[in-house]
Amino acid sequence: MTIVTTAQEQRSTRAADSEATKANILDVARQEFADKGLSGARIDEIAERTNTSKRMIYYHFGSKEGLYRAVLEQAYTRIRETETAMPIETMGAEEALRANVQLTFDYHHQHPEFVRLVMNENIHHGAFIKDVAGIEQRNESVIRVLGDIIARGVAEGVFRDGLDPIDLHMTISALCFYNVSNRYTFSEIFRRDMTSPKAVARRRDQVVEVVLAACRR
Amino acid sequence: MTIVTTAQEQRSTRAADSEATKANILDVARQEFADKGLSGARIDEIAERTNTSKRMIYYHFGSKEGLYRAVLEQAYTRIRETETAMPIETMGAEEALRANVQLTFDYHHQHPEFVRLVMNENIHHGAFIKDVAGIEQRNESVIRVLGDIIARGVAEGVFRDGLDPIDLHMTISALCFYNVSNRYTFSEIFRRDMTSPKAVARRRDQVVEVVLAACRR
Amino acid sequence: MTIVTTAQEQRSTRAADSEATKANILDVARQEFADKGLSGARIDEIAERTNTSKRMIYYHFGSKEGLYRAVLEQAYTRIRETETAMPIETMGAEEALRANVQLTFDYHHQHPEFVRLVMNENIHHGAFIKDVAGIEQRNESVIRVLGDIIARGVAEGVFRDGLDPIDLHMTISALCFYNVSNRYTFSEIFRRDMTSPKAVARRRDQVVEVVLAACRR
Amino acid sequence: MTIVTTAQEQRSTRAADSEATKANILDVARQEFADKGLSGARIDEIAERTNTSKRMIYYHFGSKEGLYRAVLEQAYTRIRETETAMPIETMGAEEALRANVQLTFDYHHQHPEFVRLVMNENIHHGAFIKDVAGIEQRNESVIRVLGDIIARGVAEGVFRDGLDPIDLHMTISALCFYNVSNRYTFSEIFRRDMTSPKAVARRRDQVVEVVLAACRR
DNA sequence: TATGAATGAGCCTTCATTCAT
DNA sequence: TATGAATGAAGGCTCATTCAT
Repeated sequence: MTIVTTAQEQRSTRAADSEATKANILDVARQEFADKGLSGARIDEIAERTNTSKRMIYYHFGSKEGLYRAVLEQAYTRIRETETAMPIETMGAEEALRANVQLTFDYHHQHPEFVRLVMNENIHHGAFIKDVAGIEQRNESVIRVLGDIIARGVAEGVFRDGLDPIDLHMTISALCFYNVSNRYTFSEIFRRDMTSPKAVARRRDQVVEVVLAACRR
Repeated sequence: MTIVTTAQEQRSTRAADSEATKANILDVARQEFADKGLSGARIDEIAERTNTSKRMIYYHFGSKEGLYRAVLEQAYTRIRETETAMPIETMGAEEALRANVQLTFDYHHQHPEFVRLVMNENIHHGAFIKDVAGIEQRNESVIRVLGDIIARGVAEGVFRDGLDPIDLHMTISALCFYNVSNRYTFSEIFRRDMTSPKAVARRRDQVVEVVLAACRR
Repeated sequence: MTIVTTAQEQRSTRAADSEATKANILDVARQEFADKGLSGARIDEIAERTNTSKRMIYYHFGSKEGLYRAVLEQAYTRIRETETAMPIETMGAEEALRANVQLTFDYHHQHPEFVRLVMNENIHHGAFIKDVAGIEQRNESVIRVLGDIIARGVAEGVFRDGLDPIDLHMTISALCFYNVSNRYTFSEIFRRDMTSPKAVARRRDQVVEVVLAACRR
Repeated sequence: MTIVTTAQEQRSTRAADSEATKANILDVARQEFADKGLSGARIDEIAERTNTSKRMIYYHFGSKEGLYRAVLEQAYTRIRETETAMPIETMGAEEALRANVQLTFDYHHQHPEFVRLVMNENIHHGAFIKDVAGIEQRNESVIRVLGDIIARGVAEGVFRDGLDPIDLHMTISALCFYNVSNRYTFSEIFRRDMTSPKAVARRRDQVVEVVLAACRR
């Protein structure tokens, strides 16, 4: 048998390798930055846990900050993809809002690195998120979806008037975010389990109820 | 004129100076740690902004971590002093809860360094808060106060049954904390002003309403 | 229409391309080395400003030092070609010397990169000029020309006895070289313009007069 | 015997140590920078040849550039001290000029590192000399001395009119500088010894004669 | 001949901490 | 108690060069 590889294919293989290298670096970096922050993370340590070398990090991302930026961008891209992937057209307003809150809650819970990255970015006064391409567009989907739900709820007579989708999103986000972000201090101070499946499910229900109560007329 | 100072006076003067020095160091350190985090803050920079020298930091606090710990402890001591300083015995349950939420909201807003310190501590997986003396006792006052309010609200027939004071505190805390902690990313992504007096007052009212709605029967 | 290219043509085209590529690399490299020195110049930067890639630099010149060597060789080849291109047989000795000095002065002024490359080579203790093929032959033309002028001047009775052509060249070279090489420090320290056409013309006349005065009997 | 050391003395001893440390670093750095240039010199190598550590270089001089700047400043301070230390009041104009040229020639010859540092600074387009404090004042002494000599020579009827002290200094400087700066390339190309005592003395006389010839009426 | 990806050695710089006085 | 000097370990980053295709 003869394997024939065209130049085209070869190039794409190389490119794929390159992409794999970058993806691998990003994976490791995300964990490190989420765990220790921008200044706490060590390039050497990231490189060591990578399939490649420290030099490659600089080749692909230019600097520690460049890598951090790329990690941040990827994190926001991923959450957006999740949020817009939910079909809520067929649900009633309450059911749709419930699903939306649950999805948000679950995403935060399943992606604590995302939560921690966002915390870090706020520690840095949002210095890097401004450079993340297309970050403003993120609001569109969120606002549109919540706006739809609100409109339907008002039409159905179950939600009160005057609800603003961004305000509502802030409420949802705060309740879901805090549960992950402040986990360590809160559980320590109040001696309350916040990570067991049971505790998480309980809080999940509470958050849903708080949001719904805030919308009901 | 001759100024005569006894050894006693000198000692107490020195002690006072010593306390003043420590307080000065803590002030500067709090700002630096809140601004840049544990790993981002620089001992040299803290020392420079201080009235004394770097040596004094090590003399009084032992290490960078020791200083961070002291800052954290002071921050939690202060918020506790504030929280317990509110007389709510004479109010109705709703009014009392409203006052409690407002106080919490305002404290977070007026003390962003506290919020940032707590964020940081969570970045570090709560590694230092465990060492802070008497941190568990903090819950007592909070729980007691909220427990009272809940009990009164239920007795008055305005709150629903089954409310847990810690759950309620978590809800209040999340809504108040997020507004400060995620200020940079949220305002950037959703292009929403979160710092003007008007915006803050508006959100404050919303938070109060969300919490009340969650408690009403 | 079909374009038919013979193998012969292709080869010579490729050879021409190859020469053009090398020339292009040398052009860029000369500027970079002259501007920043051997250790200050960056292969990456040279490659970027080139029409080709970094790989070609190594293909054609082997190493950074090889490229530097080639640049140096080209620079010395060029100045020799200029120097020997002046017809002075028909002039009187003074006129010929004047012309020689002016030519030397102008060349230095018009080729500051040459001056800077030579400075650099001296910084490196002349480590590379030894490898430049045929560098010793350079003296021949210079010595011959100046030797002729001196002999004629002595015969004409206008120049004094005992003038050595190499000594004389050193004097001329020093006066012409310094004006370009030490331009930055001298003009800064003595606040004197050394680059305006007027200042250059003035200094040129002075240099000519100094050299002539040194030769006159 | 009891050795009593006052706090004052102790402090000055420490200060002296500090000054010695700085002087030691400067000595080594001067050699390295003169030998290899700013980009060619290695901080590690400088530190190794020093009595102290690499860290101390940064403590005292802040950065590689800061160290280079300090070296440059010291070099210019030293040559100024030499130049102004010559008594020429009692000499005739020719004798004084001769002495001045000889002094300049000798200084360059005895301090090749100075020459090489200046070459380097010009490679860097004089980027650092601007920061050297009091660099403009250097001209004063040089101009004053040469101006005096010229005035006396004109009064004595031995020098021609119209001589400018800065122009004259440039001529002297060029002739003295080149002999050291271009030593490697010139001696290689023209196969001429430029470092033996005999060759140096011979050139020294020539330079003196060239300068005098340029001034005589 | 041409190109993007990769590499290892080494370079400049920083940091928390300690010492001598 | 106070201060400037000193330190070692490590951190971020760069460079000339080579490899795979």
